[in-house]
Amino acid sequence: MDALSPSTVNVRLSAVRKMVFEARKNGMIGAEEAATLTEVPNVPQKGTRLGNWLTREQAKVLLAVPDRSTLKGKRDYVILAVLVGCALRREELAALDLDTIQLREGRWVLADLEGKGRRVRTVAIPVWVKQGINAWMTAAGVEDGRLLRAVTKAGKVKGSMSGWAVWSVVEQSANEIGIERFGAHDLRRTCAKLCRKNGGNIEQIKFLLGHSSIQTTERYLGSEQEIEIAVNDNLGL
DNA sequence: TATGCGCAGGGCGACTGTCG
DNA sequence: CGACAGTCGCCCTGCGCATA
Repeated sequence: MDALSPSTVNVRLSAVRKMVFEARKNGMIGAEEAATLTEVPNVPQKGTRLGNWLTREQAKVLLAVPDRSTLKGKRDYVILAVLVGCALRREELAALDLDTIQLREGRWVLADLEGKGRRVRTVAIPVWVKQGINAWMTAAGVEDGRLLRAVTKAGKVKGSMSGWAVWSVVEQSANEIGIERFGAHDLRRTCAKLCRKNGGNIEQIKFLLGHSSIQTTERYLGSEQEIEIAVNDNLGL
């Protein structure tokens, strides 16, 4: 029982509190009893681990893993490129519809992505990422609907891919270059880190990631920094 | 039979909102 | 501004299904 992490224990405590609160609101239990039941404090979370991310060189190596002469390789490259270039979440990428890819002010963007907490954002697509997308779409004959599709061993293109499959592609590609336990979210973190390292404005990085608070972005990146430049144009990839 | 993927479920880290 | 309670969704496993 005590093998569970503080995070899990706290989630459950939180659920109990809410249930007790409802019970008391509906007069099923008294105020005193409710107070007794909810006075158990959360388990303190000791130090947050920062997660994993790649250096620019590692990211380059990772992007070179898919064999882009094959159909599956073209798709896998799109997955890696969009994750590291646009910092999408796994599920956002899996669900990405071609309608989302739009031309705004003369450049390609992912328009009105709906992310965590229903927050809507628009993300610019770096040129090299768009090229990868074009190559995949042409080769696979994808013209509408989902951008990403399952590819059979025989090279046939199927309906769609789940977030799970996206994760699987990232995990396997990372494995090929000797990086263990590396998931889709780590590529999002990689993008943020590279943006900042190359002089990205933290306010812009906030928009890129779809954070509601600049504080979150700062925590994410370590510290504050004030510079200009167009963030994810400058990954140096 | 092997491959490639979907799907559900549970643990838990990442993120948000709020309060002192 | 730091700390904490609460929510969201990532990670991972096990299993089922279709196809080659």
